[in-house]
Amino acid sequence: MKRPTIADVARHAGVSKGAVSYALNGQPGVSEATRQRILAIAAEIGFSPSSAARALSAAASGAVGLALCRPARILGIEPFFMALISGVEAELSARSYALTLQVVADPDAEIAVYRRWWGERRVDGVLVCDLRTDDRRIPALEQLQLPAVVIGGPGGTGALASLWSDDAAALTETVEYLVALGHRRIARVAGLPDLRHTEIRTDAFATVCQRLDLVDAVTVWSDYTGEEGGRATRRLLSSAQRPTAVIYDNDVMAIAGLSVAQEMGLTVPADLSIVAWDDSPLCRLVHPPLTALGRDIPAYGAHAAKQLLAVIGGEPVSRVQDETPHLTPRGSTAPPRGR
Amino acid sequence: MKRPTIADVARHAGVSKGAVSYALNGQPGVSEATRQRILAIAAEIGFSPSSAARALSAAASGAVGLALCRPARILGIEPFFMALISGVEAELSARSYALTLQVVADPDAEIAVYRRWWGERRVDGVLVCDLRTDDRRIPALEQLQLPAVVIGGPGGTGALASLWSDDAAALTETVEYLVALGHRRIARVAGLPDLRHTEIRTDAFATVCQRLDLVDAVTVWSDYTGEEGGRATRRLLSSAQRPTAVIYDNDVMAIAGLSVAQEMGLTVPADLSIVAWDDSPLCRLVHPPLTALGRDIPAYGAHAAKQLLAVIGGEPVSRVQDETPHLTPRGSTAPPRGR
DNA sequence: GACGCCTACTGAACCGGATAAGCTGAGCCA
DNA sequence: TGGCTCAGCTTATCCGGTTCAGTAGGCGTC
Repeated sequence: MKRPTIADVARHAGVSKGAVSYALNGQPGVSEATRQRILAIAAEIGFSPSSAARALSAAASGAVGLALCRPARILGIEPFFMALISGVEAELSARSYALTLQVVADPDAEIAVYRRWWGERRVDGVLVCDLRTDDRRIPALEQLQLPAVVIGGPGGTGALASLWSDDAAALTETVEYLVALGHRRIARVAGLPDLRHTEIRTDAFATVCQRLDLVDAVTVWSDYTGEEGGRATRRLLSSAQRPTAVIYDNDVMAIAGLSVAQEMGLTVPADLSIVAWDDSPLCRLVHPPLTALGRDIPAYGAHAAKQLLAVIGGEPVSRVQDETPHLTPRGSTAPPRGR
Repeated sequence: MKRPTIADVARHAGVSKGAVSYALNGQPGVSEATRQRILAIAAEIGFSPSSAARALSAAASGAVGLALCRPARILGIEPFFMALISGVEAELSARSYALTLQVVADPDAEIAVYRRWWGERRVDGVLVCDLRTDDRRIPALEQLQLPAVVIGGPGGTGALASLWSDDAAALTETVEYLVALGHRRIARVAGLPDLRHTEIRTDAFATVCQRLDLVDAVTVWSDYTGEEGGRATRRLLSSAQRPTAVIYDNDVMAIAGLSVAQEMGLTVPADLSIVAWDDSPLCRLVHPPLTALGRDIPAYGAHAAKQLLAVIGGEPVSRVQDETPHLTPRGSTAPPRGR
């Protein structure tokens, strides 16, 4: 089956291909009658303009890039990315943009991908995930002048546009809630320490614990996997001053932690309260269902995509704070035993 | 920062852009010394050929399309797709192909996307997921002559290349294993009924149950979500002839089923054995850990991508059976109580 | 009725590569 | 020394759009 080109449309309509281009793009230069005739013919023969040809002359590819820098075993297990992608996609496809995805091994490989995408003009802009402290990707993108929106922050995003949720506020609210329940020994199983949002949560945790005089507060680091989350929990629960509540930086580690607690003979929430970050259906599947910090992740992705399209469209760079994660209390949190 | 073009490389090297093209593509027509000089200059100024220009003259975009037709809430929760994507991506990026992703609402929208991609020459081929019975996408793709690999089968894939795992064999093995443990009343919580692999599993289940004379075998349909999986389990466990073992078509429903069973006061595995399809780290996180039918999903994706690139490269259409899912017994299966 | 002006188009250049066809000079041989 | 071959390049064309610089023709105007 031969693909129709603009010349085919022009021939059918008995006009030049310039006229067809004007008609299809809503430009002035053709009469309304001719425009309608051309549109009808284009629809009839199933014409879609070649993205390559359009990209070549318009110097815009109509695609947005997303490079994911996490090992496959974590990517698969965390619902976050797929939810984010589906939101990004919804916004992009509504505006006829394509999403180009690439999984990379490390930040340097990611920078190389950005450089290549830029040189190949393959994408008009990129979404940057998993902001790190002193992130080398930021200056690299600034240098390339490739439109970008950093999903993460605030801070550390250089001159790039960014979108973040107020994790500090969410964490503070969570600690205050646990303290209100009567907890004094609160632990936190954090994600990868070099991620900026881990740092923000860690700082907020330290601040609120100091303010509320929680001297036994402790943070341990993990890598978002269930195995590590379980191990971290086992260490915490084996210590002399066992925490009565644990906040996990993702849902998978929280579920693993719940398993470990039950395996060690503890009852959740009587002996141990558990809070998960990134509420997901998983949190509702386990017993007891997990109290979680949730937010609308597809909407987060959609907002990031919308922001990126604005930057690509030449609008000034914006830094936007999105919805703050909100705490949904479920069965995994309660006052500690003996209070 | 200006993007270097082939003309820039040519100017620096003091040759024509034709010579640069020959040098970069390993074509004869330039001396080895000149080729090396051109390669060095291209690397030095950071030249990558414009994908648009290359696509325009070579009539190949260097991209592969993947349209996902599942609601966001299911996409996010099931690790399957992300694992598949990471495998696809590994194979594609090793061969410098890009992956274009689109989330669609229904099969007709998916066909429209294929038609558009084809007209826009945006992708050189597509991977088709979630094969259905009498799948309208198959004749549409055949008509477009768009290279495609169907992930699913066997059968129902028309003249397209396909890749599948022998779900019938895996299901048969699972039922035989449960029967060997002493189970006679086995139920199955199936996925969406119009998916081809659901049909294949359902047929295999009926066949093996008849052969082994399991008169109480029952299949109920669900939609892969935890909510539905839980509801289906509740119905099954409330019936007079309660099953002693349940096979779930995905991990999320199995975990939900486990929760429901425990909530109803049943002990797993003593009162109820549970088997999950699609082994994932989630299965190891719950208590007891779930016996599961696993396979290497990233490898599955990589094989599909490799097969698609072969079809794009003009090799004959192939139908390939991939690794059969294998049963990993864990704590959720045991002989039924009273045996 | 000559002039300007506007509308509705056409023709051609251009984007940045790939590639077929043409050219050139060196080397070889008769 | 002239002719032939061939490696090693250059030149020109093409891919399918967008867009700019014309241009033809109709219309109003003084």
